[in-house]
Amino acid sequence: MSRETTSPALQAAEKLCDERGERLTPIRRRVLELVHEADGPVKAYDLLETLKPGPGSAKPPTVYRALEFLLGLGLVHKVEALNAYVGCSHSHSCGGAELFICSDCGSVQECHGAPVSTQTPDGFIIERSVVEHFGHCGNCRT
Amino acid sequence: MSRETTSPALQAAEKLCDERGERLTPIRRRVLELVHEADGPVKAYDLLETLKPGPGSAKPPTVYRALEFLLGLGLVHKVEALNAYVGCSHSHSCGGAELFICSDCGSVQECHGAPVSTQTPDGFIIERSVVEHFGHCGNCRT
DNA sequence: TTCTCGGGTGTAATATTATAACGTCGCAGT
DNA sequence: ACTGCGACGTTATAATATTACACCCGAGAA
Repeated sequence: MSRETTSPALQAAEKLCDERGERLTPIRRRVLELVHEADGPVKAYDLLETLKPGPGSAKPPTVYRALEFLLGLGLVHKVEALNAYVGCSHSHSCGGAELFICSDCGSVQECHGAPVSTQTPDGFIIERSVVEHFGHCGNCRT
Repeated sequence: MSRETTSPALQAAEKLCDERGERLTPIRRRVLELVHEADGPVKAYDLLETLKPGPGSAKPPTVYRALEFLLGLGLVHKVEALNAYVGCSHSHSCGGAELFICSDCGSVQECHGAPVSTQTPDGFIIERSVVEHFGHCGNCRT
């Protein structure tokens, strides 16, 4: 799921930053790589551990800033129910995604397209939706 | 939204506990009341503050245990994206709800009924869904 | 009655997740 | 050079949540 020396995700990120006039700095790139290389959702403090082979560098704000940046670009999604982060599997910037998280193997699949509501209350205007499904993926059902 | 001396929510909770052979202890009842009395999602540590007029009592586990119990019975929902809790506005025990949270006034409306997915990945079996919409409610749109 | 067992709670400590505040550095534009 | 700004470093702390263990009390068995 992730072994190229320069992954498609990275290339897409470069492109997107270019378009938006944003800078994909080494730290941001590294965090993006780590999130994508992981098998499932990654915790911020796990990233932190991985980022600091040498002592001194990589404190929490470092990783949270990078994640915030990547979230803003839609390159990474936060799994709210897990306080964890997953790489966006689409090569474009996307708004909110619908996530399917396997409780057995931890894999995450993403869908797009309005999954929305059967019934929205009266005048409610939705700005942002969090949609996370937990269950068992096809592979993990014996 | 909550001013009876014995609210419908409380009565429903009594009934439900009865049916299930669970005990609605004073702490649990108090937490349920507080969650329902609040205008919007409540943080665990705010409950904690409210619960301890006198020093000494009410440590985090107290409130988390009560919340866990109430969540289990479906009397309270957790808003994952806020790390906060809301009272279930239905008088029955319900599975997951679809929540509409107004970013202006903080009010929460609940809908039930499969809001689910336009497209579920291949063999994925959903066990639990988190669906939270953030935006602006009818009242808050001038 | 006494025993014991389990659920609920009290308590202390600690783990985990996240942010605030402030300083520094380097670079783009003047 | 000077200035301003964005990214990052660093320290501290806030906010959220859990672990572990002790105690109490009430239900049912002995």
